[in-house]
Amino acid sequence: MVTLKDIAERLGVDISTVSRAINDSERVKPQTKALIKALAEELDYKPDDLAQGLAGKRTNTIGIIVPEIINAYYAEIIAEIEERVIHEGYSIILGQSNFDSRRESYYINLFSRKRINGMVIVTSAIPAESLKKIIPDNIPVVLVETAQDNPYYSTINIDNENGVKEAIEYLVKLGHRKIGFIGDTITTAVRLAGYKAALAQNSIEYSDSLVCIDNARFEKGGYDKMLNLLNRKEKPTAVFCVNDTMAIGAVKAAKVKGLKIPDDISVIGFDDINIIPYLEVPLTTVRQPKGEVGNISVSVLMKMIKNKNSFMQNIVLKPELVVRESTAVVKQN
Amino acid sequence: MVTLKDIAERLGVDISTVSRAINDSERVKPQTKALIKALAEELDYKPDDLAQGLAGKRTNTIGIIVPEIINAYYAEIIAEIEERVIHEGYSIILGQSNFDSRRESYYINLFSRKRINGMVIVTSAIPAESLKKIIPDNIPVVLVETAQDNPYYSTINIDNENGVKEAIEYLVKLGHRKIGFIGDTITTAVRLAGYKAALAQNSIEYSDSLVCIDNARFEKGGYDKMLNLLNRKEKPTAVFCVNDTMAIGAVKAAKVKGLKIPDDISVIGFDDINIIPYLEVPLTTVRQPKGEVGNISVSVLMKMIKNKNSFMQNIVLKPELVVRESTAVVKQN
DNA sequence: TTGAAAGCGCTAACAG
DNA sequence: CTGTTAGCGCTTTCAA
Repeated sequence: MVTLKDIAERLGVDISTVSRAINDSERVKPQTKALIKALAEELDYKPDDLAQGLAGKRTNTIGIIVPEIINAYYAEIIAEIEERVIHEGYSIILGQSNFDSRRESYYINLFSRKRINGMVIVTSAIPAESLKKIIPDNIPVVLVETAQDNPYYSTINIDNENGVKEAIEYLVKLGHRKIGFIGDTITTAVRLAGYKAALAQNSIEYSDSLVCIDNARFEKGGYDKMLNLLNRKEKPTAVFCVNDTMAIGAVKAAKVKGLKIPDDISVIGFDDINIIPYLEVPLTTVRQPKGEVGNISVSVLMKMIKNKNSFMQNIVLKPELVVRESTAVVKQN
Repeated sequence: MVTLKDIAERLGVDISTVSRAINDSERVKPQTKALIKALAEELDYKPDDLAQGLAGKRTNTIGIIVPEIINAYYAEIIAEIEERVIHEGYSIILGQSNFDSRRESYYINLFSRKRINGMVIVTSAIPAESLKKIIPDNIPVVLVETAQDNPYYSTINIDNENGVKEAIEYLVKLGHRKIGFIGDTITTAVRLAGYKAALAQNSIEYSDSLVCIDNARFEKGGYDKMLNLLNRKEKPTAVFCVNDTMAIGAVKAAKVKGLKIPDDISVIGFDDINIIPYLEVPLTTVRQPKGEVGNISVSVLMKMIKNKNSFMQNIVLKPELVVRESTAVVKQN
């Protein structure tokens, strides 16, 4: 590895001069600067980030924690963030938490040991107070999709509750009163709240027998839960799923049970993932603000990194109902 | 931040003793070690990775470059790698290349400045020789899904050519002779070769009018290209798509054109992504060895990191044809 | 405009 | 068993 020392020795100048030259300081004679830069170029000198970091410079690294990488939604956030920070000269160190708070705090620790300059945590599993305790005070944090409010850090959230409400309202307008709810244990809380609120607002009584929530996830989870729902005595005429992937499974299950969508039963998803228009029955769904979350996270984070006392921000993004072909007026019996 | 010095001062011992104690060296009296560890615990001491790295220890960081993160296939590789290396105490710094060699070498540079201990590059866009030039000699590298052979680094590859061959052979067995090929510019080369080889082996003449390759990707890319193919004079009775996502688009296009799958036209994909069993017509596809690529990459990498002169390995993983419902015996006219 | 010197936090001989 | 010393590669006062 070529170091400043190497360059300094070959040129018979002091290492500090070389440092200044390379950092484009004014306090170096243009001629020597040119010489130094030329040699640096020739020798293919590359600064050592560890040394720079130790000596007090920024590490230009930001840490990201997501619950899981294999999930189009989180993957997209990571990709957006990468795309943004690379242009600011930052790089990314990535961890997945598996919705596990121990794993999350492991990464938080790791990040601080590496002196990252900022971090974004997506769907943190750690309570606000504890987070505050384990994250060093001087490092900027953005919380994305937090389940709970957090008074200490900037947050970027989707207005889940209203998204779900809109979906349910729409079903109600179509005449549905028996509306099912399919969710997984992990991501459901806020959305279930929206569901209940919407029912209440429309004077529809909430009934446990219309909701199915368990650990299973992805297409299979939606499939199994839909089957479960359809085997009960009280049958839904419409079903809301907490995400599109599960909705796709649910649609398949309905078909297997001989039901036509949307004629016999309506299904509505959440996210608006890319594949939807290419499905046999394109799903009606609640669209997450695509390409926004990652971008905004970076904007907020960079502001905090560059401006020590920038204000904490709490941003709420509005989702939007996209009506396609999986929902219809309730069937009259 | 609590440092070794802080602990040393409070205990009236030398910093080097503290260092030894914390690193569980034998050469420190059990009692003092206990004292030191207790205080370290109490003060919540955390070693500084930058300092450790600079002082000569491993950084316990590995770099990963993938073409893009939003792609179930690459996302899965990243996730697997993360899952493996976290247990070895390593962390991940991640970059996406967008299939762009400049961006790729940007990250390679970045990685070396950060003194990573190993790197895996998925689908490198840089020729073997140039790679050799820009990657420092002392850092272990694993190349995943390289288009070309590389004499310098360990490689993990899917046997693409044989995978495609199997798919085409299968179609031929079903009586198809007019077999289309749909691919994108970026990822197609090896698979097109397999296609041609399979045709040749079955004495079917290759015809440009049956292949459609352009930049478009994802569902939309497959959709558009299928439409394009179906509007030509020479029509295929079966179509091979370089990945499942495109195949899903292709299926939709066929349907729009009034064709039934598989009765009127067979479609075959590549990858076996999770959603397939839940599609209206579950796709026949070539399954990539799930959960293998990332794992094996880490195994190879770790071996190289721990054992300076471990042998270079070139591993080829076998894909497997999975027959489902999108393929059928050719229709007799 | 440049050099000398201290220091970031830690490790690793080398003495003792 | 423990302290002293040097050094990793770089930045940053402070003098000159």
